[in-house]
Amino acid sequence: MTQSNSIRTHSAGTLRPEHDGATVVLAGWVARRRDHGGVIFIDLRDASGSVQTVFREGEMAELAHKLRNEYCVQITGTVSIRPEGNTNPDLPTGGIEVLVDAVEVLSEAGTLPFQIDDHVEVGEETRLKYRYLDLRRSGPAAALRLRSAVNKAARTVLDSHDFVEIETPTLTRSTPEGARDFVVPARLRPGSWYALPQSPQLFKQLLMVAGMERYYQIARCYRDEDFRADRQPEFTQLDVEMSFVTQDDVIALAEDVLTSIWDLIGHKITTPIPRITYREAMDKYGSDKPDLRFDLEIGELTEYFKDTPFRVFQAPYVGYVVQTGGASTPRRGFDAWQEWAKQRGARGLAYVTIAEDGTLAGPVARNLSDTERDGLAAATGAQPGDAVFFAAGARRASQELLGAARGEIARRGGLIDEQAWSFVWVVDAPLFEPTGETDDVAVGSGAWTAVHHAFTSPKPEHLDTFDTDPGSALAYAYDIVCNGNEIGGGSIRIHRRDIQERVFAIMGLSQEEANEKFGFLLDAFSFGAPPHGGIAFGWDRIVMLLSRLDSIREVIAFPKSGGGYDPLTAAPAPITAQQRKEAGVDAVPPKPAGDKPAGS
RNA sequence: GGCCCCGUAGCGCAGUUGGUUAGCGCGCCGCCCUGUCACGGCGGAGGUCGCGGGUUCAAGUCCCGUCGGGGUCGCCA
Repeated sequence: MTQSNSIRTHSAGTLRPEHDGATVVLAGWVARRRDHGGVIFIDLRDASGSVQTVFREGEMAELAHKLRNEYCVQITGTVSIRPEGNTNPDLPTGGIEVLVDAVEVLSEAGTLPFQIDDHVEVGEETRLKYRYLDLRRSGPAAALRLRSAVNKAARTVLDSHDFVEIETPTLTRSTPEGARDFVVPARLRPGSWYALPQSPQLFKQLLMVAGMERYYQIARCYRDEDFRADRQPEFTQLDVEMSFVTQDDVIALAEDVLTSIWDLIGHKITTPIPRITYREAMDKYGSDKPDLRFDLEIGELTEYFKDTPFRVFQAPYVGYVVQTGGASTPRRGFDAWQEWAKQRGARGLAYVTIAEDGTLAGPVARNLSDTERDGLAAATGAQPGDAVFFAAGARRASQELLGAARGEIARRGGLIDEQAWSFVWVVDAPLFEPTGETDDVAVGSGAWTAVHHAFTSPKPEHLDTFDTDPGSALAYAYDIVCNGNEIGGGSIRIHRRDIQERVFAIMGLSQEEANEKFGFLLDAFSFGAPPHGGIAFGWDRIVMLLSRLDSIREVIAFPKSGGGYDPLTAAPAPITAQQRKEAGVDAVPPKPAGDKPAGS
């Protein structure tokens, strides 16, 4: 890349032997200084890479001697093929060097809080406090550049499908997806508050009513919940919505987007991406976002143990997972498994070992009937030398425990191919789940909540029955899962007012409440709303996966640390009394007549 | 909110059953060095051991509390 502005003529990392003899002006940072007295090498780094510059004896050497790491400098010199034997094949610019004629310090640098060096490990707290220095390092910088490329790839695909990129408000009434809202005081209406959107869900549906037909947005979303490595209080979704489409249409579009994104790192996604039902995912993998990089499955033995004398297995569900070679685990290893299970809220993790001669051992084995013992290996497919883990109790909770055990077994056993990319769609999730714990199957009338969100349509075959039998209704929804991470999810939406009202009713939302919170949506649905559906991708997670990193903080320019704290700006911070007053933070809202107690 | 791990020099870390002057690497500062490329050599500076309390003749080390960070479960798509 040749540049024509006056500060520099070339980018440092682009110089090659064919530039031999060229006079160049470079600008960048002092990456490293190798001072030999009479000759001094300075590695000059800019966004394109770095190049070795050479300062020879006399005035030039004296100048170079004073340069320090991360000084921002402009260098004028001549590109020269390196002397015989001095090339560095490890560097893209290793065939040449720049013989310096003039140097100007554009900006000095004090002693750095940490070294800008890919070989030096720095703690995350320090890195984030000086994120602008951290980003001078090649790894962190590459993550942000990849993110930019991912944005561009998605835009290109969506543009080619006639999508319209539309921005939606970030000061809004919240679109509840179940998380806590961030709220913003409204100065002009003291006592009233905006909420930052948890997602643009309702706006994109309104855009469908508006006839835009195909909308997308790289949208910032805000959720005031606790942190995880893959969660931040503000995060980004690629948000997509389409009119006059079926689930297959949305999935096909989504696969187009994913394919072009993974292309960026040289991986070809095989399409169509396989689909499994939610039920199958839970039954076989104990997770609604199964990691299919390894084949290990869990299995069910409820029927097998239906007459068991073992009290623990007299349960609505009994399942198992086999650990190949697990029988040799020492006793304290199994004790550790118990601790592991307890940490996940289970009472424990029952197990049986199968000795080389086929006899069963372990605390559980004694409690089984003879027939149960005899048939167990056949029923589970376990071989001599294996261990079988069991979970018994409520179906979903037990399956989730087994699913977690499945993952743990795979990790410990090295069954996971870290280079692999495994994609799967999980479809046909339940529309509702009981609001109480997932622990007990028995649920009275009333308390149901949407698994996906309140605007997800029931599958066509459940349209008539979803309110009489909420527990068995399936959602017209789909999640895309990559290596055990949910990286996107969407649904065909409700576009009819009457159905939306029935769904609200199941969730215990009265007509008045529905009108108060979502009246604008219900109104919109009464003016010829088209059938529509869409999907939202977890953009941070996707870039994290593509970068092979293990935290989304790594792919966010200025992420928050724990507790929502920004180590760089030290936000959040107190505000002045004057600001409080103006913002109306402390305003007491007038009590509306007939107000219900807060909460729910 | 529960549980686990961490906090020692600018950065990354070590520090024994509690025991003399708290170490190592990198960085930093000075000097030397004409072919290095994570250059090298010599010398030097740099520490409220997160904070508060307690036990003890003696605490970086043990106990209690607290703050900060990371992970995980709850929560959250």
